[in-house]
Amino acid sequence: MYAELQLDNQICFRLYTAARLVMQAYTPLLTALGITYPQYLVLMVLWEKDNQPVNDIAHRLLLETNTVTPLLQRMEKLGIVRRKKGEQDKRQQIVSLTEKGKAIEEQAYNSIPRGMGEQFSACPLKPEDYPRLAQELDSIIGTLKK
Amino acid sequence: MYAELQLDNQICFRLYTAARLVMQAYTPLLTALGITYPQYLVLMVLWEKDNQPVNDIAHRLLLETNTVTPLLQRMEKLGIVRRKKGEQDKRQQIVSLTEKGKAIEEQAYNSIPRGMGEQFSACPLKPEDYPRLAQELDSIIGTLKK
DNA sequence: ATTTTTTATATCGCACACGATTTATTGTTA
DNA sequence: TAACAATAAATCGTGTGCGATATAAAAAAT
Repeated sequence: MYAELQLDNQICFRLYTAARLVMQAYTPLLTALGITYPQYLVLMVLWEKDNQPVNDIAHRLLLETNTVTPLLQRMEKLGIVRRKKGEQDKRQQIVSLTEKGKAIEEQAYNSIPRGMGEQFSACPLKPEDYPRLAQELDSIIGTLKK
Repeated sequence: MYAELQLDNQICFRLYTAARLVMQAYTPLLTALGITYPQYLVLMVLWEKDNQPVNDIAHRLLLETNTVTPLLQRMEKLGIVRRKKGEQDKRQQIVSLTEKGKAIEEQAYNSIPRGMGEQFSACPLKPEDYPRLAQELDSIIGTLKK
């Protein structure tokens, strides 16, 4: 019975579980928009700055291209992004939003913040606590990212 | 440009990323023991209490049985757990540790805490900050779990 | 006691993650 | 400039997660 190996003493298990449950909380809202959570992340990256190569999107999300490439292929099939070869560098695939992809931003704005807010209304952790949590998570991320 | 839809303002993205990076930090240590991170979680559950039905393990980890069943099947193939039909309730599969599964506890104790401690030695978030973070994550988990 | 409902697992299909390898293109160097 | 090294994506294989469905056994209801 090593205390170090007990589930209740693991920060990692809490992180793993909280991340999963939060993604689950997003799911019904995102399903209504026809997308998944990782696809939503890609859209946020592109809403911020359109026309980016696969690598830049992957770096922004701290994911590998072998995760992002198939993700983008599925999104292209859904008609929310387009990919075309880079002009100056033909190795690159430049990813851009379609009209459909752009339109999701408005829909998301009208449903996600409210929908998530409702689910967290009874949470002891209030919006004023978010900055501290964000900072703590950023410490972990900053320490572990290459 | 809705602030609510910006990646840098998302707690969820930080959770998702921190969870992934922490799992990645565990990976080399766990690979040396021949297991994956979710398999490690199952082992922690069984080290705490051996001989549990699939459902109890799933509930403890807040996972569904359709995730845990294949996980246990792979672990059985690795020879670290055994499954046998419940005696009183024949619907249940009682999962128990093999000698190999028990032996991993000692190996884990001798490598994981130190290995993870080293990786976090330069993290601004210190062990004395963990209880607060744990509490914040528990708030989220408690709010979202059914 | 037979029918109905609930419960415990298992199975199936799809979408990630990610280590490892491959391919095409660009950059660098001898 | 020809050979070599580095880079951008893509591909492949394995292991999760999870919604949906199936199956068998137990529990509840008629």
